Amino acid sequence: MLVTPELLKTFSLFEALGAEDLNNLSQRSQTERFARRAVILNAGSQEDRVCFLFEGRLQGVDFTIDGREVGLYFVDPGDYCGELSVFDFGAQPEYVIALNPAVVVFVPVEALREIATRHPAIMTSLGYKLAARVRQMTLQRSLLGLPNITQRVCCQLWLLLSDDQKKLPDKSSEIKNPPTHMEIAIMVNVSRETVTRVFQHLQKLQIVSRDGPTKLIINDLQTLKGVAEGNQQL
Amino acid sequence: MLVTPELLKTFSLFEALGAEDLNNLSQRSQTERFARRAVILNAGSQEDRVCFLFEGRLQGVDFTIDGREVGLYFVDPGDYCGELSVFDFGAQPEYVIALNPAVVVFVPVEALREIATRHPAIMTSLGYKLAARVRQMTLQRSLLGLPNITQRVCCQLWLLLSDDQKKLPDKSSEIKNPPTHMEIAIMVNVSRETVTRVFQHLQKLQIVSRDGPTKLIINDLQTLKGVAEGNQQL
DNA sequence: TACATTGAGTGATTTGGATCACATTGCCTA
DNA sequence: TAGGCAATGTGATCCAAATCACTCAATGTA
Repeated sequence: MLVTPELLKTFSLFEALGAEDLNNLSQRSQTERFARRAVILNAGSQEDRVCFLFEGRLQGVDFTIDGREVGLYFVDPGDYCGELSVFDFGAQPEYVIALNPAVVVFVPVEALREIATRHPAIMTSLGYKLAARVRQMTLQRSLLGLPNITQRVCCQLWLLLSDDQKKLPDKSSEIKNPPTHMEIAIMVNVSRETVTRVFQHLQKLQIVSRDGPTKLIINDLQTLKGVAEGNQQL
Repeated sequence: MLVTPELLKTFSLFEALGAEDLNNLSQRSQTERFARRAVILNAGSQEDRVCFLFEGRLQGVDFTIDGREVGLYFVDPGDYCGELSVFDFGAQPEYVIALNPAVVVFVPVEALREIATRHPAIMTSLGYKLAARVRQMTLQRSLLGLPNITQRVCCQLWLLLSDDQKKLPDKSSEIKNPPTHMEIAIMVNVSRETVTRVFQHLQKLQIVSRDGPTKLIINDLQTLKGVAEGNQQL
C-alpha cells in the first residue's frame, strides 16, 4: 500500500518535518495490514524497521523461558514501537502482536536514524519515548514486588488508566477493551483464577463493574488508588 | 573538588568532545565524595544533574510502596546514571546509592542536553545506553515471571556475569563483590532465607563456591546456564 | 444448527516459599 | 579484646495462592 507524506504527517513524531524529508521517508516506507493475533515484530530478530501504528491496537509481549506469555505494553494509533533498533542495532527484545486488525506503516530504521541525526527534535522525541518506557518499566517492576496480590491487581488497573482519568478521582472511569483476566494475570504474575477472584471481590465491593466484554467501569477510583498504593486494605 | 577537562575525558561518553566543550563542561561540573550507603540520586526528586562515577560502585534501587528495597542495576567506574532527565525533564524514577565509598562527577543536565543537541554522537551514545537499559529491564522482567525460584536465582547469577564470561562456558568464572543474599533476594523477589537455601543447594552440587566474602566462584557455568534457561532441573 | 473455542467463575486440595525465631561467623571499631 | 553489627545458616510453622478439575456463557464458524 502507498505511503503518502500526509499519512506520515499524522504521526506526531514527524510533525516538524519538512516536505522534502517527508517525501523521502514516505518513499522508503510501506504500509501493511495485519489480522488479529498476527505477529508484527519478532523478538530476537534484528528488525530493520520501526513500526508506526495507524489503525488498530498492538501489544508488546514477551515470553518467559518456560513459554508463558508476558504482556508488557500497548500501542495505540499515532504511536510507534520497535524504536530500540534506532539506537543500538540490537535485536528486538519483545514481540509485538496485533490485538485487533491493524494497519501499520513500516519505516526503515536507517532512514529514521539518518533523519534523527539531522533533526535533534526527532532524536529528542525518540529519547523521550524511550525514557517514558524506562519509567513505565520501573513502575511495572515495582508493581511486581508487591507482596499483596489484590494490591498488585489494583495497581495494574491503575496503570491502565490514562493520566486524564487519574486526575478526576471523584468521577467514575472506564477502561475500553480491558485485558482479559488471563492477560492481567500474566502482567502481574499470578494465576488466572486468582485474578478472577480478585475481580469478584472488587465487583462485590462495587469498586469496579462490567458493561459487556469490552468495557470495564471503575466506580470508585479513590479506593482503587488507595488499594493500589497500599494505603487501604480490602 | 575541581573538575578538570582531563577528568571528564576519562568518561567514554565525552571521548570525542573537543577541548572547548570539555573546558566548558568541566567548569559547570563538580566532584563529590560519598560514603558507603550514601544516597547519590533521590527518587521522585527532579534531579538537575547527571552522575558520572569515577571511583567506587553504585546501585540503582527502588522501593516498593510497602517500603521494601528493590535492586535494579549497578554502576561501575566510567559509567553514569541519572541520564533519564536529559530526555524528559521528569523526576528520577529510582534511588542511586553508593555500595562502597565513591567519587562522582555531577554534570548539570542542561549542559549535557545542550552538548548532546550539538553532537549527534553523544546523543546516540545516550540513546544507546537507554536502549541497553530497556533491554536489561526486559530481561529482568522476564526473569521475575519465572515460576521456579531456583531458576530465578540462577538466571540472576547468569545476568551478573559479563558477556565475556558467558562465552566460555567450559571455564569456571568468578563474580567479584557479589551481591549479598539479601540483595539477590530483593532483585529476584524472594525472601532472603530462600536465597540462602538455593545457594546451599548450588554449593552442595559444586555449581558455585565461595572464596571469601568478596568472591563467588562459578564452577559449572554450563549447568548454571542450563538451570537458568529451564533446560535443566536440580 | 451443531460444534469448537475462548473467557470467565468456582470449589477442593496441595504446596512452596514466607515468616518467625533463633544460632553462627567474621568483620570492624571503640 | 570486648562488643556490635552485618551477613549467613537452619529448623518449625503456617498460609496464600497455585493447581486441578470442573461448569457455564458467549462467540465464532464449519
